[in-house]
Amino acid sequence: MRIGELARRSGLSRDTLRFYERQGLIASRPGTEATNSYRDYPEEALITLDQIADAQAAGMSIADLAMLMGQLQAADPDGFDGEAFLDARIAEVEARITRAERFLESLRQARAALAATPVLR
Amino acid sequence: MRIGELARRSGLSRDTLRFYERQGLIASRPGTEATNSYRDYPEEALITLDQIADAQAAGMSIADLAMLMGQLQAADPDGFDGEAFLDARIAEVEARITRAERFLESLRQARAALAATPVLR
DNA sequence: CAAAACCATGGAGTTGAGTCAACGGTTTTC
DNA sequence: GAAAACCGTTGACTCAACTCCATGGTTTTG
Repeated sequence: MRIGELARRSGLSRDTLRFYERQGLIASRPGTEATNSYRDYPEEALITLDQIADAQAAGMSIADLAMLMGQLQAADPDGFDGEAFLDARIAEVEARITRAERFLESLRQARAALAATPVLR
Repeated sequence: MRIGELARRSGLSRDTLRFYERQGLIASRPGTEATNSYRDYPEEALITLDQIADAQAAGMSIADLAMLMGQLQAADPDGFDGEAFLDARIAEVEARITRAERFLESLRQARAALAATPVLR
């Protein structure tokens, strides 16, 4: 599909998609018509984009994501310690979720307190 | 306590603390000695700072936090709908945690796959 | 008592993650 | 067959959240 369709279906802007592509998070091919320079994005890009949103919600930076997507499935070419990298990310995400849940709890308490307060004193 | 001690005990830089204070997230008083302009931070600032970290892990912006801390406990002065604001934040944080947990799960699977792979094919 | 360590203020600079504008070309649609 | 809608490329711009630097004072410490 072309970038406009991917934008519509993913809910992201064309600029954001191009930005992600420059960062190596999604990929495209040259497209069939030889007359133009339009690129073709595969259907799976939608899945990838959803995973990117998950990762960002977990606090991952785009640089980390690119590292994960590039280095990790690339059969571990050089002396890159994928296990250590993954272990570190996992610990980070766990800590972040714990903190977020603690915050959610206090939000809920604030909400309950507000609901219990009569409108005028 | 003075800003240096707060920095040491919170693990944040003095600059960050001053930045948070400008944004209205923490407060200080003029301090007792009249000869200098050093400010005095209360013990509770440490708790507040920890809550700020929780909130940030949950994806809250500093502007939202300032809104929460200012508007919400300020007895709802004008026509600000605290309940709607809180409900919106709660929904956002819930969604974020769900996404983060999904990502954590795929990280764990990647980790398991790596562990199961013998070093040389 | 002098050097080292600390403090406040102001303003500039940085980084990550996009976003916008302008250009010239290509398809689609009325 | 034009106008409208789309595309790629480049480069500048924005915004949030810090971070750094310079200046000029104040405490603490050896």
